[in-house]
Amino acid sequence: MRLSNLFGKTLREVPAEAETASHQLLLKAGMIQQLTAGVYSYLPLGWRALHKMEQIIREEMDAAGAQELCMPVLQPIEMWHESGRDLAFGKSLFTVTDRRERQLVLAPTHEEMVTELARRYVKSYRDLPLMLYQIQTKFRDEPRPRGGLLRVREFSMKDCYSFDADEAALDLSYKSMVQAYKNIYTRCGLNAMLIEADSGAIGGKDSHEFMVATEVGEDEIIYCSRCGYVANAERASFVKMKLNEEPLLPLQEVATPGAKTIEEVANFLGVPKNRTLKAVFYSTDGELIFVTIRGDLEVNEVKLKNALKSAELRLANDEEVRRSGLVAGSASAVGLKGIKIVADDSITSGHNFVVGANKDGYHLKNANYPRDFAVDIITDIALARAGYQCPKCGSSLMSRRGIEIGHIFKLGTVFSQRQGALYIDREGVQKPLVMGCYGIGIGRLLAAVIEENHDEKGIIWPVSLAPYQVYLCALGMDERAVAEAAEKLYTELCGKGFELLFDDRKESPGVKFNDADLMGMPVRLTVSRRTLKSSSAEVKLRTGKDIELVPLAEVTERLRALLK
RNA sequence: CGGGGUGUGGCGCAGCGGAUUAGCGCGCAUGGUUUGGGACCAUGAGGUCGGCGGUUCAAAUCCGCCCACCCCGACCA
Repeated sequence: MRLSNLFGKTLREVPAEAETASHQLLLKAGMIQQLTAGVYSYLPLGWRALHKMEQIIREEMDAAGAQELCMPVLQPIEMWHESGRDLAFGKSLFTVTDRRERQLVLAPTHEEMVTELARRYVKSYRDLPLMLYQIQTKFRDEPRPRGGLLRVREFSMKDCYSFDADEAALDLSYKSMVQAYKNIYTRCGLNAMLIEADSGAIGGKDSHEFMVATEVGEDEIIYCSRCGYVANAERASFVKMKLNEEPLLPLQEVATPGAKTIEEVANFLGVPKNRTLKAVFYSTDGELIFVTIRGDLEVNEVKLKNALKSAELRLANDEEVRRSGLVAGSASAVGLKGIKIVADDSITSGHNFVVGANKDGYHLKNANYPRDFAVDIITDIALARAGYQCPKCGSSLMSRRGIEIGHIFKLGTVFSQRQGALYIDREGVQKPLVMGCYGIGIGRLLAAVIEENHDEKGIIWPVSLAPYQVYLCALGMDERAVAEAAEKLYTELCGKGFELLFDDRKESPGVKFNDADLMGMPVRLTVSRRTLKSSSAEVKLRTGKDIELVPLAEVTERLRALLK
């Protein structure tokens, strides 16, 4: 490709809205162009990189035994009513109306669709195991697109689905996918970690995410450097230290004028925060929920949502709290009636807690569960933090941010049961298919690769993803000898199967070198009057500083060795 | 949706206590001089100042409403 013909220009200055490195560089190098929030065009250079990534994914999926197909993006909304996931996705679901006033959704994912296909074609255990995948555009009306390609509303995703006869077979499929994913990330030049995850709106039970650790990531990863425990903060657990055993004391009301927050109450009464119980009010699917947790801990809303099995969860507003008769700042479960109460199991980690008196300006000392109050659900709903104790080995947990570049789930029989995707086993018994699903966001992965592979000058593509392998940089194109030598190299090398981006522009050396660094092809090959004096071209790797003068006759060989 | 911010040629910005033809740098076009790390000179094209309404003799500038985009939280590949 001649740079003089390439569609897309490099920018000298980065558009102000870009903050993350990948976003800035993709724009600056002329690889993407934003249309509206979370919607981008891929320009030729970006598109080529994306294609290479897709190809790697295809190869690994195929190697794992998955078969590629393509399923519709446009789906009747009834399909989503039936599965109930129109509610789970809520406002994130894009819908359109056709000329007959029928509602259709622009699919955010394809579990329903693929289950439907499996229902029609899989009849016997002889058809199993089966893995199907596609690379397809997904639509999700995200509340907040961000970070360029990191989080968008229209995006290409590789989604794969496995069908097995039983849990044991699913485990095998799952394992083979884990391996395929690891291969993919390695080939893309990424160091990905596999962590325990929450399964979110997709449903199902076991779930893992692949993460790339970086500050610009949206997720918090909780990990233990001693035993290797790693989990998304949404899901991470920890040891809630037991307080000292002590005899239960009688409930006692105390005046706490002006003290409303846990901090204030604890200070006022001179007790540590972990000797108090905090009250938090949530609204879920129209119902008010009273949540209580030890005063030094925070509520993990994902865990809470899972415990409640609710589709929507948010903090209750003042009006809702007032209407339900709760006294914000002095609320507790003691004596509370007619409201669903969810407690974190930390309320059993000690005795004689300070709690609200449900009376403005008063608290109670020595509250004990279950002596003084009842709860509807008691489970782990606490947010893990750095510094807390590892649930596996007890040492101190750490935290860092990460980008989710892949998510895999053991779905089990949730979808197959609901949609009647059944097969007949060896004994002639009809059973639901046991499913798994496995997703990779392609654009996001590309962004993650750039986040991990760049310097102050630009992108540093791994050979596997670089839009072109070689940046042929001709300095002084209006000199006949240079132009001829460069043209000759270009033609010959292209003929030998190398992918070249030929900078044939009449630009100064500075411009060319800077663009070469910005676009980040692995090898820069320079031809100029200077190099031609010794019938050579200059070879420089994007990853290094060294410049090597290679005789023209040996360039092919040298490139072969470098790009292997 | 809550909080914060920004909207002025393709990109980055200035102008915003009201006053002729709305500036600057980059980029773009033409001509010339340059050519090993973002060259220089000359000429030129390109703007509903986010939109609508209001105040005023006069609005990019003041007021109101709306919209878009970005950042922080709830969602996810």
